[in-house]
Amino acid sequence: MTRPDPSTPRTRFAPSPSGFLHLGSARTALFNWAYARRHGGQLIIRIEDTDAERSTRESERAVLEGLEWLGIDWDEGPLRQSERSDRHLAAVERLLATGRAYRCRCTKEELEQRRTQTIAAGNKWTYDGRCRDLELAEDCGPHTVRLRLPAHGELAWDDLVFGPSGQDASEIGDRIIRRSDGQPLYHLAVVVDDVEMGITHVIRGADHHPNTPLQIALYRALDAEPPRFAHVPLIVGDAGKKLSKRRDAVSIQEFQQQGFLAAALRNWMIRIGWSCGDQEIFSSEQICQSFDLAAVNRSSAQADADKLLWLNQHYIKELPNSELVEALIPFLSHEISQSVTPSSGLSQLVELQRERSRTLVEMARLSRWYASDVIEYADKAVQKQLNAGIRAPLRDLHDALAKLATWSDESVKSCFEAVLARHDDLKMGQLAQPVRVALTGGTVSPGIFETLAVLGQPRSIERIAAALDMIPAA
RNA sequence: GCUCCCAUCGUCUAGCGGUCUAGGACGGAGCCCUCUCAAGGCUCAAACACGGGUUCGAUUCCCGUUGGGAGCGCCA
Repeated sequence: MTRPDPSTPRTRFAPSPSGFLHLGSARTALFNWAYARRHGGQLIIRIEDTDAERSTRESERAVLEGLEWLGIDWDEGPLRQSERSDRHLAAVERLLATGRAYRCRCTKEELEQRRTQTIAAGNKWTYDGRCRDLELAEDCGPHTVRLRLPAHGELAWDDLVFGPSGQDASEIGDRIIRRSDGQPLYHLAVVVDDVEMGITHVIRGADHHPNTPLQIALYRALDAEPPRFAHVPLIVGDAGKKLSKRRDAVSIQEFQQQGFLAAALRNWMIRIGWSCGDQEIFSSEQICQSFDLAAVNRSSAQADADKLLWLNQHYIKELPNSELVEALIPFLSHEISQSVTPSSGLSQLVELQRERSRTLVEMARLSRWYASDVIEYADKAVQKQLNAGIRAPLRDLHDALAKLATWSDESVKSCFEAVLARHDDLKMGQLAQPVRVALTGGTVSPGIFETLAVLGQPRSIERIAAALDMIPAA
């Protein structure tokens, strides 16, 4: 076996394709990607689909699309573990031939019985070695294959995140590496694949930390040099409880549908469990420049949705106009159930809404008055703002606006000033709010002059006229 | 139950024995700006889990307690 060369790291992301790309997995992928990019190495994608019952091509595609959307690119793969079972089985045969593994005839039921007895007695269960020295042959009947572990000896490694780690071999016990149906087991498959793919750095969730001694034993049995391991802290839900798919473990696709930008999600994820001084904002390039496993924390972290919202608005504010328009269009189309196309008005609108929106969904909602002429009037706002007292000034404003030869922030503003001058005691706010309700149906919008300017003269006048008709008689 | 891991503001974190009256960010509160909502500016509240050591000196090192997490499959 070749010794991995850590100077050009090869990392891998090995999702099991059941369901969608999940937040915790995505962050693991991001860490692998960042590490590989930082050190000029490669990232390999390997689909761990050996559990045929739970794996589907559909979720494999969803996982890959999620990675692409996040801007995580890879250098090799996707390879499928299911297509490599001959390699895994060959490794088992090698171990059998060298006596590093042996056949075991203990049945599931027998094992279960002995296990519960041991645990009931307050001891930790490890395989008791009943078949260990029986030297069972191929024709011994239904059997599994177990890895033969030394009775004692440290299975230790220096974790890039957790530091010196390890367990004694006696704590692990001889574990099954091939099922009685002839299929290889996860740990064996992973190790064989990582060896044959030349993986130098295994960066994965901390839930695998306790599995690592077994895998180290497997590397040794296969005469392979173990890679460097880095276990990254888990992301937990509210109250520090395990992230539950049902409750809070939102898939990457869901974040996308909720109107989050990939840049924001990336920035958010990279900062969960990792920091770089006081820096909060990280572009893709900055992630690749500064990511460092040594600075990764050891304690599990809660994902803070408010921070994501803040980051998302930050990136919305920074996105170039054309990209923001493009990003918004699907959300806006969905909002008004009608297809929307780019326009100069939409470009202007987006400039007004970007600092008012934390997500694209929110931006679409705030922009529906522009995209559609079907106004959703808020009853409370109509009642309060469109009252008899405003009829005369509003009529006055309507007429002035109708006569305008040029339509702009400035010309519209001059109309307001003229109306205000003609009506004693009328304040800007008292006029602007009714106009806002007339234009948008509600009390929230960009500045009133900007709103009018973007909407355009015909639509604005039409809406003010409609509002005038809604004012009840005094 | 057993093994292992973790522990700074509500949250993400800085801190790697004295620079800590513990810094930043999100969130919260207040003020300013203001035609609404935002954005922006300024200010404030908010943490070293607890108990023992070690040391001239512990947020930082060690031990214990408590709390939390992970693992203990012929799942991945």
